[in-house]
This record gives sequence, structure tokens and C-alpha cells, in this order.
Amino acid sequence: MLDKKYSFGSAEKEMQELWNEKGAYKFKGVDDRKIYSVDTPPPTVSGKLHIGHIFSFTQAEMAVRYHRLLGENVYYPFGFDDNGLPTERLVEKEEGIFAKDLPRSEFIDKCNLTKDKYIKEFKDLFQRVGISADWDLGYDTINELSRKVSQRSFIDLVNKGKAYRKEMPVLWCPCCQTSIAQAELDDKEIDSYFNYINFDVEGKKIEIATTRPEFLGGCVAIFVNPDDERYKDLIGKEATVPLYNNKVKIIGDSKVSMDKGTGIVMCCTFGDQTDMEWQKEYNLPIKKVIEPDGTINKDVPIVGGMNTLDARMKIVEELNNKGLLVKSEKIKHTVNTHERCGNEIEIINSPQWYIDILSIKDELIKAADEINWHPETMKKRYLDWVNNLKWDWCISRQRYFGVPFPVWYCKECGEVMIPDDKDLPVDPLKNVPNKTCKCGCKEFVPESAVMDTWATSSVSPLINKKYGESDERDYLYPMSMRSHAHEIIRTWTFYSIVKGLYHLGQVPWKNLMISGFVLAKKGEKISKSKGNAKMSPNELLDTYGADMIRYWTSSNKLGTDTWFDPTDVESSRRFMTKLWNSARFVEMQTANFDPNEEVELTSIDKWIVSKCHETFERYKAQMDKYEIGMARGEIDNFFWRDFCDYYLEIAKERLYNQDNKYGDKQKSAQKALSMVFLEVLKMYSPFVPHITEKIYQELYKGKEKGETLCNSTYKELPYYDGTVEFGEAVKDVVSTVRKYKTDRNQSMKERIGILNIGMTQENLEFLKDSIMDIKSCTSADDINVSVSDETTINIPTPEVEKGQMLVKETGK
RNA sequence: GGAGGAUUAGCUCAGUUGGUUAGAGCACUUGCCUUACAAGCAAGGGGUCAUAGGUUCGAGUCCUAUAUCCUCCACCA
Repeated sequence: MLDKKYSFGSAEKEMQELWNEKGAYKFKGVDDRKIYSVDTPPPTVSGKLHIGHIFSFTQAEMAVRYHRLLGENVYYPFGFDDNGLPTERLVEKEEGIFAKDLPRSEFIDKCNLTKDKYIKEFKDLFQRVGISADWDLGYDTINELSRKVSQRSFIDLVNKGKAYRKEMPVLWCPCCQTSIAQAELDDKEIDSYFNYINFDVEGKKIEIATTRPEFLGGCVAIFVNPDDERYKDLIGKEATVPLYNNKVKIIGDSKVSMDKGTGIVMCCTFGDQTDMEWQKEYNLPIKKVIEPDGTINKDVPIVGGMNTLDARMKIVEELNNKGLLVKSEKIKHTVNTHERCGNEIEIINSPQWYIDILSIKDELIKAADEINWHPETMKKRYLDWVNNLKWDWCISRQRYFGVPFPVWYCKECGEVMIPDDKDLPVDPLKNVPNKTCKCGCKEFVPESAVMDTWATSSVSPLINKKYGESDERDYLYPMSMRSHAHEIIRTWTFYSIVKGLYHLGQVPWKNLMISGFVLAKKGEKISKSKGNAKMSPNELLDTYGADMIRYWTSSNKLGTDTWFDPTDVESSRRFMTKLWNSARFVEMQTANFDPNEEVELTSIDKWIVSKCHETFERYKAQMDKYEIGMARGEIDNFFWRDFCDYYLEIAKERLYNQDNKYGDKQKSAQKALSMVFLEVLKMYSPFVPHITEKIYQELYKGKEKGETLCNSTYKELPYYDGTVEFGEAVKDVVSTVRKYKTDRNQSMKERIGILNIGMTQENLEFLKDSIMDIKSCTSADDINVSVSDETTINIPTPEVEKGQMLVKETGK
């Protein structure tokens, strides 16, 4: 028996235990069913979860449950992205340490402890919200298989000539002291000063504005726009750098914008990206100014050894003392920062490993068409990113907690040495190559850098596939679906496609399901540091339970950002109560009924069955497009309006069957009630798996084939031609009578005398075996019917003069 | 600077390929204790669909501008 009230606290826990016990999410191997494989984002271990995680993970999870109910063989692993900078930053922050101050192995141990702690928290939470992953298939990006696959991927790229090592300018974070990739850049607006500095050109003064005077010692050229009338005569001449007194060439280049500053730019090594491009293009000398730790190179006069801010002030002071500073103008400008720490990035010259992506732009663009993007507009974001690529993908990081490069360098000739596949994974700092370099040398220097965390997470489809292993799972490629939020299109999606194309010549998935963000308020991402996460996920779950949160989640449109207000979740309660109470009604009315009994249905019962059939088709069409919100809307309409408000009210008296007034026609209603409600539960179960399972266990278990709703399949209900139209006509009748009573402030139980109904010939045929339902539902003493093209309803009213009647005519 | 999205009821949002009178939930008004549910039911009020043009027999929907907001990207000397 269902309790009078549903208590999610106990029920959700109980159902999750049941699913675990039954192995409801288990992948039991390949069989004759279609495989539905899911590449779900391994969350980065970077701190606490927030509602945004629940939002995007459950949206995808609903699609998975839908496919499970279609009878597909679901392969749903759940990984964690525990390696890399996010974890390192977390450890540094939590323990108040800096990685560089500790022995490498000690720091790695701390990372391992911390990630284990957080992974447990994450996993508990995801299980609490009902994520139906097969947790035994899980992986984390630092485990042995991941390291192996990741290194194998790297070696394959080296062999294909697509991964290379080169010394060149690279984006560098002085705070994290590592190289980073274009995709890891953020930007930030800061207060700064435009310093107007006098340079000398053949005895004449020119003014140059710069925000980074500390780079003066690294000035290697001056640029002006060749179209700039003011300065074009300067091109080809030499300028003297103030304070340092070296001479640099003045070059014309169209990249200089005439209206910025004074229209004259000093080019340093390397102040910004343009400096770098100019250095390359004009083969300018390289003057090392910035060190990896962000200080000024010791060999730079005046400011050597200082940090950039001190150096900036020092140079300005010196210039001012010598009368070379024209003015300092306060401005706001945007600088690139590192997304992991928020500090300004620099560009330094250093040897790094790269993956060639610039040369395959065309293939990457074509690849977009081989994937179904949900929603479609997200494809454009990917294409924009690919079209704007400027750097090859730098994958080496001068950090600690990551997948090591399987690389040593020959001590003699510097040749790169790579291990045999059978020896993977290797840690070059611990293992030595059992090989001799072709130069004859047997001594090697290990590569100490680790891989960018994306270099590993981008092979998640290959980790699932066990790429290159003896038990490789070929049936998992391409995977059926990947999901994530739109922020990581430029990283995870992009890098995964790169790897997929290089290794297997094919995109990694058929479908991409991309969810929106949950914003705390317009335009602001939820983040713990800003303190705008209104409640923690666990608090939310304690307050509302998983199903209510999921119901809210499902009402948002795929790919669209939304903002979270706990009171929105509150309105899910109405639905939960309605579903629960309707289940109690069904339970009471079908207690002694065997749903497998063959029963001839009355027309009204055929209507609700057909309408349910039709609803499922609409639901399926939306689900197949990954439009979970639209799909839920279809059932909501059917369940709340047609099923509860109309059908149950119409069939009620027949279900009570007092004094056996309706005989066997009671069974018809029981049959319809039972089969339709079961289908309603199935359709709702991807959204609210716990309450639907709880009801299923009480009402249907043992009567149906499956042991759990979670593992059952949708059943196509019969469709009876014409009954849906008939049902609409009946709804019109009921609605008109209700309005009649409401207008008179009457109770719905108030008796009416005679009800005159006009319907089409076809509908009247249906009405024959259902007229008693209309009579009971409207409390009419008697019903007269007549043939009419449209549905007409007349209720003779005693209080108005003869001949006047309330008339309702509809012609739908 | 470029791209994409948004702008619909007091609030939060749906609105398929252009097609009768633009929908839902919340809020509001009125009525109803009806043997699943008063956390409910029934009925109702409330909209110049951001603005201005245009295409069309017909525009919330398509086109062009404008305004405001959001997101992504670029620039950021």
C-alpha cells in the first residue's frame, strides 16, 4: 500500500539501494540489442560541486534513461578528471602550500589523497541525484589505463609526425609556472596606465605610449602604420631607446592601429602576441626580459631581478627623473589571464611539446558535419573556434600531478627516446629506457613535464574503448552520445575531435548533447568563491530530494542558460503530489484487478488509451532530438489534463461500481487505468526515477515482466481510430457543464436535469457504450442525443424564460 | 571589432515548416469540503508578441534597420 504522503527522503534511498541490488545500471556485455554508449564528462576535481553540475549531468542522464527504456543496451561509464592543474591548485589552496616548495613525490601524494576525498564526495552526490551510470565502468584520468592510453595516444602522434617538440614563444603562467594553451586563456579588465615615453629619432622626439614600460629593455623594434601620414617618413630610420640607449629599427606594418595611443608601438620580446608575430615575421632579435617565475631577467639593466610591477614603477620613475616621460594616463584595459589562477599571463621562449592542429583545420571543420549537434546552434561555436586557431596545441605543462610524457632525451645527441608499447605506462623520472640511442649513448635525461589535463580527458572515448589494449572494445567507437555544458566546446569537444581524427580517422560520437549554464543571476556564473551559490547540492537534496530538482532541471531548454532560484524547485512539489495521489487512486481502483485479463474496452477507455499512444509518439519525437524539456511537456499535458482532470473524473463512478451498477464495464476502466498509468510512469521515469520506481514497485511489480521500472521497456499501447476526436467532443461536454455550474456558484455534484448533446454520427456511435459516464460525471438526470456536424451542448435552465438556453457550440 | 542567442501576461518561460481567437506554471479574482489529491478542483481577469519599416492573401514566426541584455570569440602596443 502506498502511504498517504510520499516521503522522498526514505523512498529515494530505498530505490537507489534497490537499483544497486538488482544491478539495474550494469552493462552486461554485448548482445543482440543496439548499444547506446555514453561519453559523459569526467568532472574536474577542483572543489565543491554546485547546482550547475547537477543541471547538466541530469539533463544528459535523462536521455540515457530514455534509451534504456527503449530497450537499448546502455554503456554508461562515469569518469573523473582528477589529474592536472585544477587538482594541484586545489591542493595548494587547501593546504596553503606551493608545489614547487615540496619534493615532487610528496606533492603528488598529497594530490592523490585530496582527489580520492573529492571523488568520493562527487560520486556520493551523483548517486544521490540518481545518475544511472555503471560505476564499475568508471575511470579516472590519472589511473593506469588512462595513463597508458594517453601515452599511447601521444606516441602515435609522434610517430605520425603530429606531435613535436620545439623551442618557441609560448603562453606562460608565471603564477603556476607552466606553459598553457590558447584554450586556457581568460580575460580580465584591469586599471592600468598608458605611459607616454619619448624616443629619439635622429635628434627629434617621438612619443610612444605603452602599458608595459618594464619591457623597455627588451625593445627590439618600433612599428608604425605605413598609411599613417604622421609617421610614414620614420620608416627605415632608427630610434634610440630611452634609458638603454640602444638603437632599434622603425618598421611599417598594417597591424598597427593609428588611433591607439600615439600610433607608434614598441615591440619587445615578448610583450604580447603581436610582438611575437612581429619577431617571427621580421626575424627580430630576441631579448629575454621575463623569466618563468615572472621576474625580470637579471641581465636587464636597471630592473633586472625585480618583479614586473616593481620594475614598471622603477622604469617610470627613471624616465620621469630624466624628463623622458611625457605623461601617464589612467586607463582600463583588458589583459589575458590564466583561467585556473586568474593571474596575468606572459609569453616566454621555451621548449614545449605541441600537437599540430593548425594544418588540419579543414578536416576539423568537415568533422563538424559528421556529428549531430543538440542544439544545432552549438556547432557554430565549434566552427568559430577552429577558424580562429592561432597556436598549435601546447600539451606540455611544467607541473607535477599529470600523465608524464613517455620521453627521454639522449644525453649526448639530444635525440628523443620513446618506450615500447608493452612498457606503458612509464614515468621517465622513475623508469629508464632499456635501449641505446642511435648515437651509441646509453644515458638519458628524462622529460619532467606532464601533459595538459585535456590531453588525457580528450581521449575519454579511447579510454572507454581501451584503445590499443588486447581486449579493445571496438563496439564503443564511435560512441552514441557525449554530453557537456557549452563552455568546454573549445576544449573537450575540440580536442577530442582532434584525437579521434588522428587516431581512428573518425569523429568520436554520433550525438553531442550540449546543455546550458546555471547562472546565479543574469550574467554571473555560479562559483563558490563569489558566494552566490544559494545552497549547496547536498543541502538542496536534503530539502527537495533528487526528483524535484530533476523535474526542475528538465523544464529548462537544452543549451539555454538559466538562473537558479530555489523557489523554482518548490513548484515541482505540486507535480510530485499529483503523481503520488493519482497513483493512490489507481492502486485503490485496481487492487483486485488482474491487468493481464483480456477486456473489451468502452469508447471512453479507448480514447484515453489512444491519447496515451499519441502522447508517447510526440514524447519520443522530442526525446530523439534530445529535447527533454519538450518531451516532458508532452506528458505533463496528457497526464495532468487528459488523464487526471478529465478521464479520472469521467470514469470514477464506473470504477467505484457501487451495487455493481456498471457490471463488467468496471473492468474496462480498470484495464485502461492500469495500462495508461503504467505508461505514464514509464514516460516520467527518466525525469523522476525515484518516485515512479516506488510506485511501480507497489503497483506493478510482478504483474509486469520486469523487476524494476528502470529496466522495463516502453510498451506501445493500441490506437483506436476516431476515439481521440470522440474524446475531445466528450471533454467539450464536460467542460461546458462545469462552466455552467461554476457560473452559478454550484458544486460539481449539483444535479442538472436534462442534458442535450449534439454530435457527429461517428461520435454518437462511440457515445453509445459510454453515455453512463457522461451522465455520472455531469450529474445529469437524463441525456438526449442528436446528430450534429459540430458538438453542441444544451442545458435547459429553469430560471430563464422558455426558449432560452445556455448554448455551447464548438466546431473543432 | 566579429559571431550567436534573447526581448511574448505582474514574474519565469513555451510557441515546430508563416495559417482561425498567442499558450503554460507561479501570482491574482470568484466559486466548489467532489469517497486520489484544499499541497486539490472548476471558472475567470490579464498580452500593441522590444521599436520602426518591409515581404505576404496572411507575420510572434521570414527580411532590413534600431535599442537593451546575455554568451562566445578577437583585439587589448
